[in-house]
This record gives sequence, structure tokens and C-alpha cells, in this order.
Amino acid sequence: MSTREAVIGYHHGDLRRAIVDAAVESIAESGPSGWSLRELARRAGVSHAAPAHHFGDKAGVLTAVAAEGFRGLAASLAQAGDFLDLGLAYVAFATSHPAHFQVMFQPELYHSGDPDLSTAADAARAALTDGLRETGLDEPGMELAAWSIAHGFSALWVSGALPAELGKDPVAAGREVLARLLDGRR
Amino acid sequence: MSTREAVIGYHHGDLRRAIVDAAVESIAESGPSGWSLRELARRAGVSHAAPAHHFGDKAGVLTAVAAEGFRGLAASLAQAGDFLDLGLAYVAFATSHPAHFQVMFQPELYHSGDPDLSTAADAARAALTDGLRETGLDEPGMELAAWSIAHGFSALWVSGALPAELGKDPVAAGREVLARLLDGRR
DNA sequence: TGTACATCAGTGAACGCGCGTTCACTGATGTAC
DNA sequence: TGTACATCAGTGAACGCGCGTTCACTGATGTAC
Repeated sequence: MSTREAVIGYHHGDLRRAIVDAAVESIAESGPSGWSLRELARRAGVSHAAPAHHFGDKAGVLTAVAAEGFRGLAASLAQAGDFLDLGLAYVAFATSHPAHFQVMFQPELYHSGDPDLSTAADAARAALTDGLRETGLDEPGMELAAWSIAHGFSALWVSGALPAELGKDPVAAGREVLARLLDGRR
Repeated sequence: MSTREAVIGYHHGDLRRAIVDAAVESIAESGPSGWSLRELARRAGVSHAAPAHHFGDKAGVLTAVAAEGFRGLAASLAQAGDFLDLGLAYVAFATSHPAHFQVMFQPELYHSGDPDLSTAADAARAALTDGLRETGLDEPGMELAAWSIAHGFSALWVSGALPAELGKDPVAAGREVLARLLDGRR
């Protein structure tokens, strides 16, 4: 019996984790709504009623995905040193976790009042604000401008709207874009 | 018999238009996937099989919504005079047509190869490029930076992610944000 | 002006399907003694 | 160390429902003569 088989007996071990992973996979393939709870159960190899045990409904699953996304974003931003770093951390997270990113910014898909989610979203927001304050570029409107340009570039990249000539490295391409916001400063 | 009743007899008159309008309404209420063809038929007051006559499937309806969106965006951008105007036209379109805007940038939802759609998308893209060239700010990367910041601000506004303190006028708030990209130039 | 006919938009009954939900159950795990 | 029991995760059969799709149809419109 392999380690994996040993773990997945009658009790799965970490079905919650497995369902969230299955959701992220499904979202990457078919978008934030192109799947059913029964499909997640199939992917996770459990009976069709199992997901409801942990999440209640689809919005419950998406709430978990969004919360995980905000935690990941906060962690990425916390690593950043200077202004450009911070924006690139945002871009790097969004483009390497497109499924999470798409869900996070479509709050009608999930339970936005969920405490765990709110905490995670607040932490991500705080990481952005704190990170910017440390760069000394905290003039009025600058935070929102930085957030907008990083978010916009990320969203356009993830949606596939950008021309192929930009290449395949979103962080490299993003660096040029974000730098335009710094032209003429210090 | 009112004019409206006269128009809606056995032949609807403009069912295509009515279905697209119903879709936009439904999307505004429940998101890009929170509805069925049968629901659109109900809203338009026709039999449940009628929408398929014109659009085939859900993706067909969303293709029409996206195409209409790109045409509207192109028209808005074409009106713009200077650099700030152009960005604000983008923000104004996106925030006044949130349903269209959301669909336009989720290409997995529609038939992105559709000729009518492609034409509309290309026209919108060209309107942005042409508009920027006329402002004389067409240094490398500036187009993408402008697109990113306008798109990002719009997307954040539409998703409800921005703090309430910004007020209710996205164009006024957007002006301050977009202006940061111009600091230190000419 | 009138008639005949072709075309096409929309109807409505019927179908099979995948879905979410319920519920009595079974198997695994942890704990008390 | 062993037994009894409580708890909880996951099962699987059953259900009712809304869905997309099909198809023979009907009513309206346009055109030819």
C-alpha cells in the first residue's frame, strides 16, 4: 500500500484541501462557474454528497478559494522590498494563481461576509498599504494608482487580452509597465 | 393597443435585442453565469425555445453581449480628446456598463473566434492605440501602462473592492488616479 | 388589387440528463475507564 | 492492554427540479404573378 493509498481510506484525511484543489483545477479549465459540486467530488475521488459536508454549497467552496487567494496575496506582498517589488509581487501572485485571482475579485460568487474570508481580505489590503508606506511613496492617490496599475496589468494578462509579443513572463513585462508610474519621481 | 403591444405579436420584432437586454439585466443581478436561456426567454416574454433560434447557446448570447460592449467602448474612446480624457472614457464606459465589461474580459465565456466579436474587439483596441498616439505620449510602454491603470481602476470599482470613501462618482475618483501616471511629465 | 406560395420567427409538448439535497447508513477514530 | 461508547467523516440510494435540445407545428411576412 502506497503512502497515498494509505491516506485515502474511508476517511479521506484532508478532503477539504482536496476539494479546494479540485475547484482550483476546474476553475482554471472552465471558469469560476463551469463546474458542479458533484464534479469536484468526482475529481477528489469521493462520493457526490461529501463536498456539501464541508462547504454547504458552491459559494462555500468559492469562499474557501477566495480566502486562500487573499492569504497567498498577503504573503507575497509581505516579502516585497521597494515600490516596484510590491507591484511585481502582486503581478506574480495573480498570474501564477489565475483561478484564485479571478474568484477573489468577483465577490458575488462567494460569501463575502464570511469571517475567515474577511480576515484574509483585510490582511491582503493591509499588506498593500503597509508595503507602500515603507517605500515612502505614500502621496495622496499613489496607493490607489499603484493598486490600479498592478491589478489592471494582472487582470489583462490573466484574461489573455494582451498581445503575444509581450512574451511569456508577466513579471518581466509588468516591470516595464509599473516603472511608468515612477517616471519623473525621485 | 399600445405601440409596444403592437410590436410584440407572434413575431417579436426585435427578439435578438430583447434577449441581449435580458442577458445584461441578468448578469448585473447574478453574474455572467447566473442565468439560463430559459430565464432570458421568460424575461423577454417569449417561449423557452426562442433564444436558441437566434443564439444557439449561452456562449452565443455572451458573444453578442461582449461584441456590443467592445463597440460601446470603441465609441466612448473615439470621443476622447487628451490623455486623461481617454482613460476617463474607459472608466466611464466600464462603470456604466459593468455587465458588458465583466463579460468582455472573460473570453472563456464566449465564442472569441466569432467574426463580429473579433471586429468589435479589434476596433476597441485600435481606438485606444489611436487615441494615445494623438496625445503625443506614445513612448514605449506608455500605452500598456495607461491601459493597465484605467482597466485596473475600472475592474476594482466594478468588483466593489474599493473603499466607500471614494464616493459614488468613478470618473471623478478615476481622474486623481490616472493623473498619477502623468506626474513629472511635460 | 388579389391570390398563391415560400420563408422564416416563434410555439409548446416531450425527452433525457445532471444537478443539489435529503437521509438512514457504515466505517474509522478518539476517549473514558 | 482491552473494551465500550460517542463522535464524526463519508456513503449511496432516492427524490424532485430546471435545464438544453428536439421537432412537428402555426402564425406572420414578403414576394411573384
